[in-house]
Amino acid sequence: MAAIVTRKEVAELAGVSEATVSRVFNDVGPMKEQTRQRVLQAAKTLNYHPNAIAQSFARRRSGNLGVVLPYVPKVHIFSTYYFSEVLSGIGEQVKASGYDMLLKFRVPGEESDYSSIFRSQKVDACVILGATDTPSERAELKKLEDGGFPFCLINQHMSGERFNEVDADHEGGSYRAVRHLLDLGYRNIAFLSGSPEFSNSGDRLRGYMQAMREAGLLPAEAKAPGDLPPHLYYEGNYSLTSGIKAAAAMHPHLNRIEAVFASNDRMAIGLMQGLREYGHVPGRDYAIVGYDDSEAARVTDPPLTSVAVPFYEMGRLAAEQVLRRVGGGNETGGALESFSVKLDTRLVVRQSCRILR
Amino acid sequence: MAAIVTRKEVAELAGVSEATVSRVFNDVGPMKEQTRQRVLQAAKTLNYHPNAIAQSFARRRSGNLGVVLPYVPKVHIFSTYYFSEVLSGIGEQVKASGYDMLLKFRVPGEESDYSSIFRSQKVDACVILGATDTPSERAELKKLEDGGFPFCLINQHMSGERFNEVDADHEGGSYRAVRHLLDLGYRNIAFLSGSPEFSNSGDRLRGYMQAMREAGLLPAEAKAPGDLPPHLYYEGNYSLTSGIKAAAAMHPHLNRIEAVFASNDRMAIGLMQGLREYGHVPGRDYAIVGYDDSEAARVTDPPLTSVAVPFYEMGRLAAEQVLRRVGGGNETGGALESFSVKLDTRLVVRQSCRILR
DNA sequence: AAAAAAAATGTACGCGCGTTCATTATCTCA
DNA sequence: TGAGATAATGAACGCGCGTACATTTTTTTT
Repeated sequence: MAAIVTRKEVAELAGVSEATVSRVFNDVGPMKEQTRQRVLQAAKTLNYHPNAIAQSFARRRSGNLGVVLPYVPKVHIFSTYYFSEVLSGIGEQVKASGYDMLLKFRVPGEESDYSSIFRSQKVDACVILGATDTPSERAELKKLEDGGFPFCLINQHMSGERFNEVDADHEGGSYRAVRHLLDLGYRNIAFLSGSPEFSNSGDRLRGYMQAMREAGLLPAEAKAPGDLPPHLYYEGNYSLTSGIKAAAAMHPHLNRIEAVFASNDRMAIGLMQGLREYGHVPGRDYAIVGYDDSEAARVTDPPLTSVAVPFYEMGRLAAEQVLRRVGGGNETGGALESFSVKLDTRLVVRQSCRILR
Repeated sequence: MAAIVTRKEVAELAGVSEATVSRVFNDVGPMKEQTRQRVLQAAKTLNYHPNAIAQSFARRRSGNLGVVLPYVPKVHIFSTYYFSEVLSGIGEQVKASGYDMLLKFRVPGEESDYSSIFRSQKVDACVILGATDTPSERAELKKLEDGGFPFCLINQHMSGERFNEVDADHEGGSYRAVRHLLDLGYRNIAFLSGSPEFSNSGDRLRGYMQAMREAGLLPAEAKAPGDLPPHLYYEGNYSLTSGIKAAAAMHPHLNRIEAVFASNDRMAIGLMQGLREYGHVPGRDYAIVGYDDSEAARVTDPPLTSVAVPFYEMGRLAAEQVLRRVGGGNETGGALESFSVKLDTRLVVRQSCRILR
């Protein structure tokens, strides 16, 4: 193991005090150019690199942005379009801001003890993915907020709180998707929901129901899944497998279903695969619209109409905003307001909902 | 900002010394159960959490595994199958080992100064993705090795060095892919290569050429791309776009090409898209085999025959091995040998190379 | 040329924790 | 019951750095 070179040795070699070495590396205070060069030269000779841990310790700042990832059973989390895009966006911003990105994987059984993440001081701020709206999570997040720790939720709205949030207009996106199907003349449109503990699942449901109500296909007071005809409502958990399972449940009713709106592409693809097993071909026997506009949507057969969500930009924006709040406020002294943005979604039409009869 | 609770306050409340608090939290030394409880109670009351940065500082160990990511222009890096799977594997192991994962994004212009990553002490070990075999990178890696820092390359072999490496048998995988095409009766088989600066690109080329030589379709002394008929060799950079570009170059020669072996699925898909524009339909006008067996391979039309690579396991294994080397050796005192593993690949046959004529 | 101001550098301390060594309390066995 | 052994705890230091404050050197002003 190479011995650790400290500023003390650099100081000795350069014939200055340790403080001066520190000043050179932090670029603080007035400094004679000649001594600066001497110090830099000595540092180079000794191959000195400031110890980042010690710096963090002294500065009381780690230079890390934490990213909290949910536990997703049996799935390679980075391989899901949603997470990979969000993380790419965060990564981009983190790089631009000179931070590092520290990933925290949530462990299945464990309570999500967010505040310990901060108290441990390993991160200066954090972005939380896959938060769920449960009382215990809310309580944890409140603690974070009370502590003044900068954090931001992505794709999850906690109504009644003023947490920093970056979300997308899933309700509008879903509405437009279903409207598209309606405009094509379909009437019996089924909805394949994702896991209900995410607020954005509810958003999609609301968009779907609004479109259906407006078309006179649902009573005006229909609000909850229970208000839907059972053969039009299915529930999965955003996984491919759950889409396949939904196919088994849906297949007996397919004579009464013309089109399906699935809450993400993955489930849509699983559903298509599953229904194919029963001889139902998408784009011929039924129309289908997915959600996320993942890359897979471009290559399925038929190509999948889907709702594009700016996940990358959401990640980038969340990181940017939360890093700006590090240190408890902006440079002019005031603390920053909490922010909550909702980015637009966009329907991308492909062939999976063409009328072919 | 919530005031930071230190062990001092816990010690006072519990009526013990700071050292005792420390012992309780590190579970060292004999300890009267009663005092342990008093301390834990006091810690709970004050909501004390040890400061991870200070711990790292004192222990001279960060508890982080570094992951160095290459700069990939214009691509969302987490959204590529290869990286996302490897990262998932690393993430899994990191979680199991009680470490955190610190991502380091390489910056385009900057020299890859690996050793500074270690000297800065932010990570105890690291896994390097997308290393290239250039003199400067080799030199940097040598420095790491000389320093005794545990690191591991994934999917990149540096011949002549004894770096820790986790690789896959790309040569064998490519050989089998091309053999499959040969067995189906194809003779004019083109090769779409990836970026040559990665050793695994060369591996694929070798596998392809060996199969072709064995079939008597290339002279025995053919070794380099230059030894191939130009209409059979194309070069991309593993991106979708480069596959589309390759289609433009390949299209004029397609009357002399029966099948294509592409170095990854992404390029294969791009190629299929591109060739379709010219009216050439995969599985009808030409056969095609991809590489990686990404999820996209299952959903293309036709489904893409591809070579499965255990990326997830590679990531997991690399992390496991490198973390075992933290601290310069194993528990029994001896330093661990450097390791170099090569995992098997597997051909997954789908419909893209069926003979349909 | 002396006084005042500004620039440049040094001294010294603390950040929170792990850990060694010294000290005190408790137990064991005769 | 007392000596030795062992368990339990405390005191003190250093990890490498940032930085407030003190000191010295240089420049500017009168």
